[in-house]
Amino acid sequence: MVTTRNSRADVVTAAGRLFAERGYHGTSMRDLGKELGLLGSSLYSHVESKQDLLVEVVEEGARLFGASADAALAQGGSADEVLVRLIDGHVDVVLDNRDVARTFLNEANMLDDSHRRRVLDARDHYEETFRGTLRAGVADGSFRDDVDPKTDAIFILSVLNAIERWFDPGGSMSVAKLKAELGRFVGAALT
Amino acid sequence: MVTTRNSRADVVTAAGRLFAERGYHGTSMRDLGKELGLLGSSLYSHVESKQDLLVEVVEEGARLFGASADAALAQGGSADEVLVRLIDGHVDVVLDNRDVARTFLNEANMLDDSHRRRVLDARDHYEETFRGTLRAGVADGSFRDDVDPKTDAIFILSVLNAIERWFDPGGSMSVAKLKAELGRFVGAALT
DNA sequence: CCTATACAAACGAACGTTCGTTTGTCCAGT
DNA sequence: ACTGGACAAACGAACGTTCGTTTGTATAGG
Repeated sequence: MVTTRNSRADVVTAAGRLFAERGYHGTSMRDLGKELGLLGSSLYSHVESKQDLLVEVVEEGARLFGASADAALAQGGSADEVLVRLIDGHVDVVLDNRDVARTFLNEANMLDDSHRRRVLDARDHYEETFRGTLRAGVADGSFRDDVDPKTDAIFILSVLNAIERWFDPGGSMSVAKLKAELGRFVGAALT
Repeated sequence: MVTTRNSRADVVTAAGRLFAERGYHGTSMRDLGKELGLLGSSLYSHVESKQDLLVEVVEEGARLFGASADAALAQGGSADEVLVRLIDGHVDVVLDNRDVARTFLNEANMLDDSHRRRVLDARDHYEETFRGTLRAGVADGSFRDDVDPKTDAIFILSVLNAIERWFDPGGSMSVAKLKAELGRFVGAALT
């Protein structure tokens, strides 16, 4: 036998893929059904609404990035060690969960107000991890004293969040090389 | 009298605003009509199709960025002078034409294949301006020799393209300050 | 100066299609 | 036997678009 029945997780995964590729409003329930070999209506055996699927995907993204930041902080070490772990962790989250990350980054403002608020709060908390690390590094002298933690956290995250838009995991640049280039660029900017 | 009749340009401008805010697929012709105090059907006095509007907005974006790069190159000067002009010009384009820039950056892949191809080519040509400037700066020693023009052009453009996502023109950071921070960050990364 | 003509802008109704979703039924696996 | 997954049909609403018509305004001819 080649086909299995689908689980709710299968539906959410496929939704992440299509939302990442075509956007939330560019994806219909019938599109999503086709992706799974189902009718659009059959998805309602697994899920309560289309919006529900977006919530699930985006919140998984928030959870993944949050967990990555927590792990980077938990290990301790100097500011630049923590920062490297934050960067590498971010890259891993994006590349290991590309569709979820893309949907998280690009489709979060298609959420209804209450869910969007929660996701933006989580995003701000994640950004604060970067800000705090930059602040610590400036305070202990490992980063230049003209580094502005608030602004530079945004700049660094801008570079990291754009990775999904151009990096090709099957291309000529390896993930290790990507991380090395990021470390060099950000390191040079801060020290 | 308070109301005037609308021109095609008015429709395109409003389309840019809604496409930037809600995305192409998140904007209906009736939404767009309401924005102008019209019925959705009335828009077809000005425009041939919805896709037509997207083409117009996105291609204006491509034109604006292209013109900015041409201007930055035309003045000549050292690599870092050119780069500063490229950065400042990019910021000006984004902030003076926010809706067009946002639509250009986020909705270009909603275009049909032929139009998308042309826009991606223009985008690549714009990026090449940055790559070339970095290459020149490495060659003449004004930038560090571990700078990778291809990768660093992407990094710099990632920072620039993200500006529309967080910068608030009415907020506490002035445009001059934004440009200064960008110059500092990128300058430190490259030298 | 008036008036007929031309034209662009907008209307309102309707087209066929697709949307998200609901319903009832059936079948396969436990 | 029960139950969860899927089907097939259908719902009302909204979609992009077309149509014939009306409105307002500018212009050219008498």
